[in-house]
Amino acid sequence: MVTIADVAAHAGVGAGTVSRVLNHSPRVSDTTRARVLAAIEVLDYRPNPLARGLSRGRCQTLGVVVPFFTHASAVERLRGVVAALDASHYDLVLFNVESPLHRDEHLATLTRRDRADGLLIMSLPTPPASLARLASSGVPVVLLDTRGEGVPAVVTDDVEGGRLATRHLLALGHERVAFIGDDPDNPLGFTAGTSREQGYRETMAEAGLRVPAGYVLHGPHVRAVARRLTEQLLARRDRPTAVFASSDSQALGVLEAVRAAGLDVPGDVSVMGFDDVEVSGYAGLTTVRQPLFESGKLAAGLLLDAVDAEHPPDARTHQLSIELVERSTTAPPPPARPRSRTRASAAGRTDRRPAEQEGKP
Amino acid sequence: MVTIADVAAHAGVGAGTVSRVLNHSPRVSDTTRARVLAAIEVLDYRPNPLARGLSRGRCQTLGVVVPFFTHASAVERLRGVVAALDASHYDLVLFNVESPLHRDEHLATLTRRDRADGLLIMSLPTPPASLARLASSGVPVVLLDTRGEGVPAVVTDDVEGGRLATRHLLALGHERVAFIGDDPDNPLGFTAGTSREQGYRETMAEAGLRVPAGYVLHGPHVRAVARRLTEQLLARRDRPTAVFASSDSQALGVLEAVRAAGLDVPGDVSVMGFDDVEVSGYAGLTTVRQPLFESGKLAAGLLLDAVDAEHPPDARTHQLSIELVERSTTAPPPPARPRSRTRASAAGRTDRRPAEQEGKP
DNA sequence: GCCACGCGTGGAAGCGGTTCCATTGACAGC
DNA sequence: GCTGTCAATGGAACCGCTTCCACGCGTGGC
Repeated sequence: MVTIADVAAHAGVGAGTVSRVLNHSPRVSDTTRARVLAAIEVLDYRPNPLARGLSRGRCQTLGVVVPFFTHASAVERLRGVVAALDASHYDLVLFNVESPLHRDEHLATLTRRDRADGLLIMSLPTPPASLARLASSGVPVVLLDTRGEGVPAVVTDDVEGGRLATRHLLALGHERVAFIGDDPDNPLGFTAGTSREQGYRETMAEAGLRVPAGYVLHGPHVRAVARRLTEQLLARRDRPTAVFASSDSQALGVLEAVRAAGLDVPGDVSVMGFDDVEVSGYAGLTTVRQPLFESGKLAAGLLLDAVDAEHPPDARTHQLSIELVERSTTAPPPPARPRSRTRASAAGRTDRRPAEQEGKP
Repeated sequence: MVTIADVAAHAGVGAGTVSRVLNHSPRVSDTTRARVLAAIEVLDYRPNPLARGLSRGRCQTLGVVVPFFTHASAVERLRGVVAALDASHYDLVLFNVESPLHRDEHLATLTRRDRADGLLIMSLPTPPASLARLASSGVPVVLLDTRGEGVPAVVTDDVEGGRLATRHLLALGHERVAFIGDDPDNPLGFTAGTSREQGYRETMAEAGLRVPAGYVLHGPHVRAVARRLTEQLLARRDRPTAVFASSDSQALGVLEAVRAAGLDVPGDVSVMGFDDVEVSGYAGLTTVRQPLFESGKLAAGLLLDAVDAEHPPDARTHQLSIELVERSTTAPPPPARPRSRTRASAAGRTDRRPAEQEGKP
């Protein structure tokens, strides 16, 4: 293991000089610098990052706290982060979070520059207390897909996205629009689903449409769960003509359920997702696109700035634009239902509709 | 920043004693231990990992070298790795690799315990020279989805997988089976595609089936490319009745192309993938399942053993079982083609088959 | 010609742990 | 009662780097 002392000896200089060369200090003569660089070359010397970190009080590492398993979109965001960090000299340490315990554990140990020089917290609502501790510890933090008082963040306007999606369905003529989303009190406190639901509810209300009880269903962020929930919706007498799922993963579950029930998408039921993860293009899912990759890249860039700048970054919230991506899972609702009746006598008759299965054999 | 000296002072002991307590040395009396632990508690002391690492020559970090962007399967494997590491006290550092330069750069700096205590190299054929350097440097290495002389590895039998897939298609009655895979001389030297191709070729040969020129196409591991290549296949006079793609991503591209051409899957063309990534279940893709998550978990487990054991791990190659997952993209070939003729006079006539488009309107 | 000045440099003092070595004191064996 | 042993502990050295301080020496200004 060749150390700085070896290089110094080989070049006939002091260790301090070698260090200065390594750190591009201007206070080294050209001839000395050349000798040192030659010695480094010959000995194939590489500074020990641990020693350097100990000495300088920083460790050339950025931590990314991320619910890696929970959301498909996290991976795409992470890709953006990796892309941004590639050019930097920082290593990326991954802290996976699957439970509040997990989260608090990591956040507690990460309040120190010797663990990570900066922190990117992704999709994870962070307790204000933790955020405050981080702030006072001087470790720069950037939030991605979540917000916090006085901390820079890169976010999506989920409420607006929810509106966008719902408006699209209403514009197509749907009136019976159901929603499948995240539990508002899910363990990690993800809020995106709830915000999207809010956008949905607002838009429905604005249009003067009632959301029947049971039209909004919640469950863990998993395809299979969404599928099960959709089955409930499809079994209703006032079956929705459109389902807005709060994420693409869930929308895929909805698609499965609808098709398994022998119904046609979008002939009988329109389906909307949210995120535009890679699969969605393949599945032909109409969805609200949010720039996942770019959001990761941007957030990582902000963090790099903050870390290098030494001064606290401006705590602005950067909101990335969203857009509707219309593919092939949405269309006008099936024609001619005795809707006026349904509306008038909400819970009345037993009008079974046996012809429902015409979509596919 | 509270240091070990603060704790020692607070507990009225020497720094060495605190260190012994921290490291669970038995040579500390119970009363002293209690005092020290109390002081740690009161001061909320956390050892500086950098200092500890510098002192002990290790850093409680495992490096994962992975072509993060290139393969969808890498993410699933990474999930397995993360899961295995969750229980350990090691941090995970991600080294993304997208080019040979990238790879060599990382591999060169990682030959030291101060960078990572162990290395997991994923899907990345590693130059023997790099492997040798790593071995002599004493950093334990485990390979995942790639092999190397004298290094433990977790692999899939890709050749056998290729056979499995091809046999499945032949068993269904297909004779015109095409293959879409990776370029054998792709920049990073991925070999999985080539091995799968080998399995395909062997099986075809065993069955006495000729692989016409142009029936095997190569291109980057991307859906869009596979789609384009498939268009070539579909335009042929001797259009294949089945396409085996060397990965699910590529198979999805094949599916797109076939459907875009107005053909039915599996009515006109059967499609097989490889990997069984999460999407495939949704897409109903028949594929060869390899346990991606488990492979990551196993490899990470081996690495943890090796790192903790201090002795070089037995360099065994662990081969995980593969299995065929039959879904809805494979079926017997369309009936009644004048096949005997085709076989006999390979390049002869101009027999156009205008009835080809019967699959869908 | 002398003195400040400043550049280039060597070397020591940390950074915060671990570990080895020496010391102390209790206790057992003679 | 003295010595040998051993457990418990304090403290110094060290891990490899950065950085500060001090020093020597050339230079320019008076």
